[in-house]
This record gives sequence, structure tokens and C-alpha cells, in this order.
Amino acid sequence: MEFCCAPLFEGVLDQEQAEETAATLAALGDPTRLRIVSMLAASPDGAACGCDLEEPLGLSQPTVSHHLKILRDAGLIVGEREGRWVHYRVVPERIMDIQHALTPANLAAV
Amino acid sequence: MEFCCAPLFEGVLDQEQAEETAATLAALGDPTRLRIVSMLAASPDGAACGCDLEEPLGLSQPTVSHHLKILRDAGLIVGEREGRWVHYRVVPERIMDIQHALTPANLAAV
DNA sequence: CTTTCGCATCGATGATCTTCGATATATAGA
DNA sequence: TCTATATATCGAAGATCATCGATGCGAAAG
Repeated sequence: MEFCCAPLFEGVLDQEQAEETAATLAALGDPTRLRIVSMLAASPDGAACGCDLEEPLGLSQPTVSHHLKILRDAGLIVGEREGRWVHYRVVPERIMDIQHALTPANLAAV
Repeated sequence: MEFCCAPLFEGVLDQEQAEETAATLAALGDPTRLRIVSMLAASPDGAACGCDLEEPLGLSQPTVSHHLKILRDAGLIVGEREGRWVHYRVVPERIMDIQHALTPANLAAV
């Protein structure tokens, strides 16, 4: 995923732009993954390992790993291995990319 | 859907909050629906009827109607009947709700 | 009143997604 | 080396979703 989140309100999106932006939004469009993101952001130092998420989420380890991979593939989180653990943290730039894409440019146009 | 889009970065989302916000994001997390939103916003007067969307999208009328319903249920668009047509338009307040929910509050916290 | 046009709904189909148990990989410690 | 822990991957089951043809509904036009 090279670039992301073409602006929604500056002309009609073509298929490719729509697919890229939709992929990022779809990664966040799941309750479990939203909770994961909020848990990472609320963790000390803004990072947590997968093993800390299983119990509060009430999901199995493979399922948590699956969701972490989807968030990672979308560029919304990054994982850094430290010994046996992988510390995941949110990528705020990516979140802000979405924010910018959703800015209603019509505020100036109208 | 009474309220929407609890802030992602002001504490851990509970299940209900996560489901509400995820439902809104999932409604946008589809290429066809993103294109519909951008087409509505780019239309004259910011509105268009479903019949104007079928050809540029290359999808059948029931499929377009299906996506319009999902966007409508999420509160992201509204439809107003005028004669035989229903004019759909984007609800910018709803888009901004999402923007606010995605604001990284950590900018102040750290 | 009949026809036409735009839209919504129904039912079915194929694809995608979430979830989990089982298993593999990697690292740390004994 | 052997064991324990954290993570990733695989394969399968069940649920959800996107799509379409057929059909019903509402409103305008003839």
C-alpha cells in the first residue's frame, strides 16, 4: 500500500483511489480492531504486546494476531519485536491521513 | 443509530462504543460507497438521484440501492423524494463526527 | 386507467470475513 | 539441549456481505 486516502470531496474518486481509501477505512471498520487501536493508544508508552490484548478482548491468540495483521497491513499500527514480544503502537500520521481525506472541502466551495 | 463515533484516543472503547463507531466506518469502508459519496458531493447542488449513479458505477439498480441504504442507515447521506426521484446528498456533520473521533488526543497528552 | 420510470425489497449465489484449534517459528531461560 | 512463552500461519466452519434478476410500490405522463 503505497499511498492512501485520496480526498473524498475534491472530485469523483476513480476505482483505484476508492479501493485504497476503502481498504484503510475497512481496517478500522471493525469493533475489535477499533478497540485494539484504542487500547494501544491508552497503554503506557503508547505500546502493548499482543499477549496483553487477548484477555481484555476475550478473543483467542490467533484471532488477535489476525486483527493485528490487518491493522499492520493497513499501516495503522507498527510492530517492533523486543525479545519474545512484539510491541505494537499506533501510527498517528496514518490516522491523520484519513482525517484529511474526510475533510469536506465544500466549506470553501459553497 | 442514536449517537456515533466515540473518540478513539480518549480511553479504551467499550464494546458498544466500538460497534457504533465501527458501523459508521464500515459504511465508508467500501469502494463503491466511497465513490457514491464523492459523486454526490461533486454533483450540482450537492445532490443526485440513484438513477444517475448506476451507469458511472457500472452496477445494477438493486446494487446501487443497496449501497445507498447502507449509507442512509449510517446517517452519512439523506434522501429526499421529489416526484419519481429521490435526491441523495451527503451529511457533512456526520463526516465531521468521524473526523473528530479520529483526532489523536495524545498531541496534548504527551 | 394504463403505461412508464425511479426506487425498494426479496431470494439466491458466490465471495469475503471472523473465529478458532492445531501447528510452526522464534526467542529466552534452565 | 530441552522447556516455556509470544507470535505467526494454516485449515476449516460459520457468518456476513456484495451482487443480481425478479418483483412490488409510487408517482408522473399519456
